[in-house]
Amino acid sequence: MTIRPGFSSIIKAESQQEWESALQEIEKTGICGLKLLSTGQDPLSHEIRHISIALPNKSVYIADCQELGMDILGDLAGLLENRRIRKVLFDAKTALAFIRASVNRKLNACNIFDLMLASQICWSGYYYLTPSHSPKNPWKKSIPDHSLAALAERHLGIILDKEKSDMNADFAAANLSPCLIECIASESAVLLPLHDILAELLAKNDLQKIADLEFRAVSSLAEMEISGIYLDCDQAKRIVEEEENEICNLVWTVHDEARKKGFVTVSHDGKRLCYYLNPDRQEDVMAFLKSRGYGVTSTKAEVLRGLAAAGCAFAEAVLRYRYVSHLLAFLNNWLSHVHAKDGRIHPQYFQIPSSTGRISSKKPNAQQIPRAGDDATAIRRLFLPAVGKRFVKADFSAIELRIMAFLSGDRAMQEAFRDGVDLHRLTACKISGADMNQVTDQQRQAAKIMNFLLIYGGSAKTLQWRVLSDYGRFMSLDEAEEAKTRFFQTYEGVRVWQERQLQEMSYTVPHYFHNCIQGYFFMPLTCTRTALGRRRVWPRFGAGVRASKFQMYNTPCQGTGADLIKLVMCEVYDKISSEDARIIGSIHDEILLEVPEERAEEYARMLQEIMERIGSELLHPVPVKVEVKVRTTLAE
DNA sequence: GGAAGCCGCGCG
DNA sequence: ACCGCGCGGCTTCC
Repeated sequence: MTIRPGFSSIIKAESQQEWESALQEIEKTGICGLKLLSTGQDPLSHEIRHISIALPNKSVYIADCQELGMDILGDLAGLLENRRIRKVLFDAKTALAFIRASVNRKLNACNIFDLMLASQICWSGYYYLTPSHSPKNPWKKSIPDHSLAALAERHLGIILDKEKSDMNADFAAANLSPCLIECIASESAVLLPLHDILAELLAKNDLQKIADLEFRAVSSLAEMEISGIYLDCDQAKRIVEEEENEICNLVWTVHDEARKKGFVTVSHDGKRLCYYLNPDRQEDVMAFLKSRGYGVTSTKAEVLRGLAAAGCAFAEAVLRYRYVSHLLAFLNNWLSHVHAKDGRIHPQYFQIPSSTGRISSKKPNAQQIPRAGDDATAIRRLFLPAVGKRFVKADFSAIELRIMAFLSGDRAMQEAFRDGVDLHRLTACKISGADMNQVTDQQRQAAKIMNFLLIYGGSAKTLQWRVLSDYGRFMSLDEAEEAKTRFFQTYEGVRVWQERQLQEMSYTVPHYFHNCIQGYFFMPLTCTRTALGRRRVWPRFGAGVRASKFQMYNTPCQGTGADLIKLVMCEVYDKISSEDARIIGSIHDEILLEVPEERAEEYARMLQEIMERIGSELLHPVPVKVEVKVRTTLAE
């Protein structure tokens, strides 16, 4: 037994009895801090080795799973599912994934408090300005550190020994060294004090609802990571080969094209002499285009598309090169992440790194599977459900517009949705003055762009540019201005809402923070809120740095969308997810399930019902519609 | 040789 | 003067 600040005693549970008395004590106190030590990072191939439990009386229990037998993992699962006991963790998603993998069944975890998520929620959007050494942008935004060590230091003034607590340390070693034990105990001991502070902070900022939502959503994110998704690797490799061929040819085409026109690509950067035009290098591409008399200042796709339309074969080849090389990179990235255990790919999901509240994904990014183009369809066909399973895909239809209708309370929009009117068509008809059923496809396309652009503060100029680059249709600036004016006449409520958001930009609300020196304190900050009360704040440094009006328009919409999909994920996890029906993807406004073939239609209906009900509740009185499909690949 | 900035891309 | 994300490639700086 060692005495240290932070914890009063370390108790090594060495017998079943001691472990059980620990469980009984938790039952009495109703709250505990929980920390797992595993043999590695990956829930699929590594396992939990030690369990550390902190109690309010500052004692820390440490149990060795190998010593006490794997049964205690079952007890652990039971603890997580016990609604009377609050479990305080740091990075609950990883812990849940490990526990789920080790007991090999679905967990109905509840009453979880994740310190990492709590901290991220409280600081959402906040950033510091740090000097950067770039001359162009002298200040760099950096977001607060939400690691456990950072939280302990910020709120408690306790410096945790980072080196030793690093997860990479050989926890697999049979026995923990006394020094390591102490280190683990210190880490566990900060959990409960941090809980008290962050829970209070959530309350002060009226963020409890959001926190509860996020804590509940952890289970479904863990499930998505564990489930992963299957990719037909053999077929994927064949496509990679084909595309590598095409890339080679394209590079030659591009280069020949340039040669033929007399362009000698020799870039002298001091060290290197380059004889080939490198299509990956904007400088080369730009130089060639300039030499051909195209006065371009960027090599963006939209610019190149313009040139290609005017008959520039070179621009076309560069575009094709970029498209193919992107797809190639995509496939290679996914292929490099195939897991040896199950042959599936397990993207990582992050719950709130984004300031609006959206989920993001990495390694590989499951939220940017190619969609546009024929080759993209071929790639989507590589994603397959397991044998005997089907994909159920459901996506919210026109959700951003519905959210805007809800937030702004705009009458025309709300009525249109209530009556089931196609909003793009309605906009087209209001702009052109045509009758609802006379609207041409072209008009509807332009209206679609308007709907998405103008609600986020887009200008007539960008409207003109987008119509041109997306549909190759020229629209005069006057025409675009006129359309914009009519748009805001039609949706007066949206205009008023935008004005209010603009004013909010200069108003401030008190937002609470905490640190170990000042205790609780507030700062007056710019702040937006979503339908569920999620906040994004902007710090105010002197005069210059503030939210942009675009962010003020966009954040409540995107954030409400995030609230909605997370509400859905929670309910889907509770009501649908089972051993063989799983949620395997969540792409902003879309949910992807993998379910047994014979019950696919049934699950599809359940999913649709859940999404429409929860959506319509959140956005009341705006109804929410969901399109749901049963598929044998990811392609449409 | 690695970190960081920038551009361009594509998902929503 | 359109928001959010991550990624790959190139360049520059240390």
